[in-house]
Amino acid sequence: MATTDETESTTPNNPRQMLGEFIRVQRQMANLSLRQLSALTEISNPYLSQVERGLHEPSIRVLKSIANALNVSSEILFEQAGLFTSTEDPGSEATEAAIRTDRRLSEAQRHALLGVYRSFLETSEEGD
Amino acid sequence: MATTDETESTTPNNPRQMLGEFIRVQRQMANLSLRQLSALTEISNPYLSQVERGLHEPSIRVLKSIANALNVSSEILFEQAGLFTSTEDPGSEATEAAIRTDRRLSEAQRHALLGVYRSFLETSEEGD
DNA sequence: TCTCAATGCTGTGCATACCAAGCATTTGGT
DNA sequence: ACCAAATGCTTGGTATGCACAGCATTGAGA
Repeated sequence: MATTDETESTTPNNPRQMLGEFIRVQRQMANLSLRQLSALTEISNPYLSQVERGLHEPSIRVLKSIANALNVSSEILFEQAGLFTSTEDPGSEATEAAIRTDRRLSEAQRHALLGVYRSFLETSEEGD
Repeated sequence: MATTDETESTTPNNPRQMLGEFIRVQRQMANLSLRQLSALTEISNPYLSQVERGLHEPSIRVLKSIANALNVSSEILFEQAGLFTSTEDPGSEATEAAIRTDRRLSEAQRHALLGVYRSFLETSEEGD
């Protein structure tokens, strides 16, 4: 069982595994055992264990509960769950659209925020 | 049989029903039948029907597919699904969600952009 | 009238999310 | 050494997501 060994890769390709590992790291950083997290989330510890090992795709309710217990914003968890990355248009103008339609900002503020956003895009990746 | 009637309320309290009605409205605005949406999403039309009527809580994969087919940003769908209402304040945070999930930004850039955005909110409207 | 296509909805069944109980290993106290 | 408690994991069962086939209704055209 040595040669065909399947030790966990440090960067799992499977989005389920990525999500699970992310949750496990967050839990360990919070110094919580599986049972403690189970008590906080009201989700059974065996299932949490399986989720962390990428054996199951947790439901929205479970993800929300975990995010809440670990004080991780839900969006980040869903991002880790591969929610926004696959079928969505990846060059998304979602951020621009959100800024433009944000009624809490004045027009000048929208303009400024878009400027900052676009400058970030240029500095980070130029080729697209 | 009239008094104990249970006609659907115009503003359903159940988050499942809210999500379902939101999806139904979006589908009808796109002039799509259940079967057409079914073809786009590769999700059976009976199940779509049940989701729209709030009889089931769709999985992440289904939600993502629906959002994609209806050209609705996933974040908005999840907000409708009552996803972000736990740890964060449930206001109009579409912009924050968009920034947070923007894969073209680094984490530092996201943080910075959120900082700018929040500072704008404070200066423009304080009492809401 | 009848027909036929398109709509949304109902049943039945399989796959999977999720839980309760218990096992294997480690750690620390006596 | 023994025991007790805590850790993560395995097993078997139940609830629910989801699909396939088909029903009921409506509307257009012959």
